[in-house]
Amino acid sequence: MAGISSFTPAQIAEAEHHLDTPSPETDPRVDRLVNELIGRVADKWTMLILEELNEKGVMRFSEIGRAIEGISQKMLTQTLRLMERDGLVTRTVYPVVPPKVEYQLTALGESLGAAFCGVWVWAERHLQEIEASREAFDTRD
Amino acid sequence: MAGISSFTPAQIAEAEHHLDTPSPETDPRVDRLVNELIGRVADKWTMLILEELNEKGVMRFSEIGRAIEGISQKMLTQTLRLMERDGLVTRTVYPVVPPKVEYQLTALGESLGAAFCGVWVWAERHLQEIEASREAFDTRD
DNA sequence: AATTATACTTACCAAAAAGAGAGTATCGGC
DNA sequence: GCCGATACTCTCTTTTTGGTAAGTATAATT
Repeated sequence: MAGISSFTPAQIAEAEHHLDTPSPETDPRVDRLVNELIGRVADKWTMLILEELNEKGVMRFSEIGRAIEGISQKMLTQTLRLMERDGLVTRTVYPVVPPKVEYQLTALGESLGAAFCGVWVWAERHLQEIEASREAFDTRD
Repeated sequence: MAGISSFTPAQIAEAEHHLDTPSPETDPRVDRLVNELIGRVADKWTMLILEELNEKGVMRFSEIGRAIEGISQKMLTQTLRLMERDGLVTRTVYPVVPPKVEYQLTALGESLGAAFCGVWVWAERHLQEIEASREAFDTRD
């Protein structure tokens, strides 16, 4: 995994473009759906897989598993299925033996990676500040 | 709650500025910390509180509780404490009776809101697409 | 004939997260 | 002297999540 660096300027530009056009959204139903969606997508494994696929392009199941330290088969399958369901990755099954399945980001998946880029950069940029804040909070009194 | 709209152009510009300067980050320790941090901060209640405080400025404990539908006292306290620890909000206690405590976003909190703006817009923008993808996934076979 | 490889699925179990509800402290008002 | 208001905390229970381990299918390999 390589942090922010695997997203191209074009992808980042797409995110910036979105930032240029904040829409006045107040519909509570949409808000709820949006929140739900972000909750779904902003999880550890999804973000790591997104990152990995963005970097490598096409990858096989066990290749991803090997690349992401600590992920269990269960979580890998589960996360990839949800990502596929949401249209973030494509899953291509080759009917050979032993089985071969390839995963690849869709345009939607790539655009999510780009959108997350801002948060990723934020976290990286303010890490020290946050750690200092925690330190201060924990040692006071 | 009002979606993206409560972040100012200045805040958004700050996020864009970050996007302009992706640093080539590969240190696994930093990566781990960054991931941890995003996991911490990208949760439902944190995002809703961030949004609410950004919109209203200063708020009291129970005021936030009333504004955010479905949050329990426990989760409200817990989330606010963690946000305070991370330096995202300030907590001001007035020693009066009945008690009065005010919460407000810090500059760091505001910058996080701006960074999240990209993901928020992404979710809003691609909602339909994702729902369609889910629909197709669920009804196929 | 046993072993290996791949991409899973299923069952079971432990841990973590979250909701519900009661308890606490204190002062002013009735 | 009891009630209500505020901002909690504490405990108990339920729900959700995630890890482990085993099972499956099949063809090539040893």
